[in-house]
Amino acid sequence: MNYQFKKRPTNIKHRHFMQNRASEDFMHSEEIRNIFLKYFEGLNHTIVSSSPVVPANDPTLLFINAGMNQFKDIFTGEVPCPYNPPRAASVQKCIRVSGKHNDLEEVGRDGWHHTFFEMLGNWSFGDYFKQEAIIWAWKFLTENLKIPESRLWAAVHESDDESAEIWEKEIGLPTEKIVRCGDKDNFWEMADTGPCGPTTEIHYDWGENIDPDGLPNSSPRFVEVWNIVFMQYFRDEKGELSPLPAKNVDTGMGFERLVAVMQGTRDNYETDIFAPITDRISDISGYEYGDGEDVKVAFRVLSDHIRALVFAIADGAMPGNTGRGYVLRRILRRAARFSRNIGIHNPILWRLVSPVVDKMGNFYPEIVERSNIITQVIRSEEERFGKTLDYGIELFNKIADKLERSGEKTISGEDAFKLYDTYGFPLDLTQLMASERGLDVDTDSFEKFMEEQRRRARAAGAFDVVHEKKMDFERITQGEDSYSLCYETEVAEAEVRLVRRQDDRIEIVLSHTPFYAESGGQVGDRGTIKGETFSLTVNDTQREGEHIVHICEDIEHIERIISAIHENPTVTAEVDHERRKAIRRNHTATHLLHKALRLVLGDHIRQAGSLVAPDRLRFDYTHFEAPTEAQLSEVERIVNDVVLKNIPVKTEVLKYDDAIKSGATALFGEKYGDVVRMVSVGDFSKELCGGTHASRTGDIGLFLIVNEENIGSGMRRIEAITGESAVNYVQKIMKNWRQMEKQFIAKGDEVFKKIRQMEDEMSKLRREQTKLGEKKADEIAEKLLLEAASIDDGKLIVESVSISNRNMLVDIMTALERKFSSGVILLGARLSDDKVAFICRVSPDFVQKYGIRAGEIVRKVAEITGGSGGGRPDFAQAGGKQPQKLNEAMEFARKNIAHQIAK
RNA sequence: GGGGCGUUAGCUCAACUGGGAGAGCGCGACACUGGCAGUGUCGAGGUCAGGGGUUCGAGUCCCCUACGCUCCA
Repeated sequence: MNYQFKKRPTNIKHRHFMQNRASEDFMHSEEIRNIFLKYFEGLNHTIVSSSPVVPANDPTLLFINAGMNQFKDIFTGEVPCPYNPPRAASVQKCIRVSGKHNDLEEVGRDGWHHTFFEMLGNWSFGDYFKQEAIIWAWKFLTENLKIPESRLWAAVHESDDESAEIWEKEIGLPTEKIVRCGDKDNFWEMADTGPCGPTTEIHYDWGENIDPDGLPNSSPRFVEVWNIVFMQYFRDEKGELSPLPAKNVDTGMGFERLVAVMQGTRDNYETDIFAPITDRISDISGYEYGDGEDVKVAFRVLSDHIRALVFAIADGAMPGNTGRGYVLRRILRRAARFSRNIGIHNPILWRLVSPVVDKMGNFYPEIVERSNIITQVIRSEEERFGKTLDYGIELFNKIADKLERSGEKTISGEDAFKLYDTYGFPLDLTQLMASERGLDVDTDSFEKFMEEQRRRARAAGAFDVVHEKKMDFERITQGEDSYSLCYETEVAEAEVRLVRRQDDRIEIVLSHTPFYAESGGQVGDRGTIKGETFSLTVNDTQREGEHIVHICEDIEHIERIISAIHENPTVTAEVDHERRKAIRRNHTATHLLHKALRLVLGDHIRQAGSLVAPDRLRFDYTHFEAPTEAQLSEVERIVNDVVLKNIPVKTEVLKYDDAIKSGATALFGEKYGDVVRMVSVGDFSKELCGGTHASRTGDIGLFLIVNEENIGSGMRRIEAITGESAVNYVQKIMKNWRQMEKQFIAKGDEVFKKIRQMEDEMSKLRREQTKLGEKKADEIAEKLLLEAASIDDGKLIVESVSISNRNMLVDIMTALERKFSSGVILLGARLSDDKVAFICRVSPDFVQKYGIRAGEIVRKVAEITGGSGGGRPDFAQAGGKQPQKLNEAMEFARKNIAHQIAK
């Protein structure tokens, strides 16, 4: 069986509001968010807006996955609480893709797993505690949302009598509806050590008819609505608890669940949150959400994943092949895969962006603002995956067919790896498709190939590591070292602190130095270090821990130099000024390029690597497709425009937070200290950067993009040049161009016209020549037929013909065949390059009757002329190198064939 | 940085171990049909990405370059 997808139903049902979808007089999701925030605002909470789902400052966290993430630093005490009174509430967008309860593969199988979801939460930072938290939560649910008290239960930690008492005495909840649970359900901790404490939860009861004896936290009859965490202890390394001086409250209420409860459905996907999305999927697919379990799963996967994608991309994540980007890619691909289960083979996700934006844009304006780019990114990634998928499916079928023919049951790790490695076909998909055909996949072997691939990649990267076995430095003078003067001066007097030698290489650490050590993509400086009696050329400068190491290679008389240093360690260190100037130019140009790219291509552009050398600059960035020529030239124009404005480049040292506040671009995933350098070019560009820069943009001179290429999926690279390099480049191009004009005898655009004319002329001539050749071939064939000897029941033609190229020989043969049924034809010719060519045709009946083989004939004649050849028994070609022997060869063949027939 | 794969007609792709560049769709003309849908016949359209090499002979093998897809680091 082939990998089959569900067919679109032929008679599409009349669309009606699904019966099991909540009735229309429900409270809408938008309203629930508002009531929640208003309620806590009324209780003196500061309303904090949702932070981006992509954490700005926490490389350890893939996505924001809880409402409290943005308050973490306040809870740990690293940052003082900015709210007065110290309480806050928010609706936080979250994404969870891994963890015990959030495996991506679980999403869609039921009505409550999500990758993207919203969390309602209120927090107390050492302010109110159990009493208020519980009462407010209860009142919100029962009074503001009017959930019947009879439906609500509470769970508390087995040790937490305080909370239980509040539930019983203050709320008046019957004791049998206050359930005590263990650590698993009702104790919270951030990590093995640190703040922790008991929790209490409010559960919604769907009714006895589901499970008469069920209890919260153990029966599907209940859904946990609100989780309230009381941070009251601190756990130390020994595992012992001590009370915290300031007790905090952290609460979280799953928005989708709450809305489902309010709208009377147990399936989150049946709430008004998802309705516009599932409706759109219905419009596109022709299926309804209720059309069977598989259809339901597909609808859920699509409508969940599109929300995650929209929000992640809006906050700056891009599908890619590492980290966060890879997660996005997996989410998108999973959705695309499931869309095939409802008969959709074309990109669909991008068409689901607008229902998400329409539904949630009012609360989250960022998705409205960026809806175009979101749509573009998703569409392009989807289209690419569609191709990958179709191609992969085809290949998979070939592999599976072959397997089935041979009766095997296991797809080899090699095949699975090839699908993955070469075509990006996910292993889980291979497994899925295999299981549908009753096959399995050798995953152990797959892993071995994977490991081999990793090994190769590591081995290739380890080339430089061979040099790594560093010797110890020899100390020359005492004191601090490597004080950097690279921003202030390019020449300075200093003392040699440390020296290390290795073969003909000396490495020196100075007390202070104007040299810039390679960092942030900017290459290390070159220059000279001069002592009283010696002068060293510095080839490179590298950072090694806290040391700035000046590397001098190919040095003669190392002994003498080292003893001279011992004698007088005072030196003058001088950077190669011209080279540094070129580097500074290119570094500033890199910032301008970065900004210009964002202006032209969009804010999703992220720097993914950079090289700043004196002769060129290289900038890697994230983008989902090749920029057009027009876009690149616009980028180039913008940069040159800023150059012409000759804006001063300003460098300031300031606090990280202040820099970010003033709008500086920080590199993604890069760790910064508290104090950073900010390089700004007027209002045009602000970037955190430790490199050296031109003093005014005018120093850059001409900026030219010389190359743009793809370096991996979702990643692109631009190479550009500035200053002198750019001038040299233009001069060279101009010189070539003038030469071209001269050669084509044309000016400007005329050259292209001329080339086009010549191309047309060429192809016309080529056609004419072919026709002439065919005509001549016909004539020759005609003549040969007349002269052909009749033998037995066929004809024998063994002739040399006077033609100049090999193709004509084939043409003659084709012409002869039209009028020739039975016999042997051997043609020989002396070609224009003074080589010999043969072609031979033996009709099948002659092959049978006389055992004459075309291949053998041509091989023999070709041997005579010093060549070789071969082919099938009925048709063969050959060639030789000695034209003077052509006649001899033909004579030999004639005799030989006649002889064989006579036999 | 290191691998794998691809680039053939306007489009989608074939062409086995080197031996006559093809199919489907699209395009043009003609014919059949009351009209349309359609069917049939004929035809135009190719520097097999570019360059070099091996070979009597390269779309096919080797090397380089360009562009794209993909995996690993």
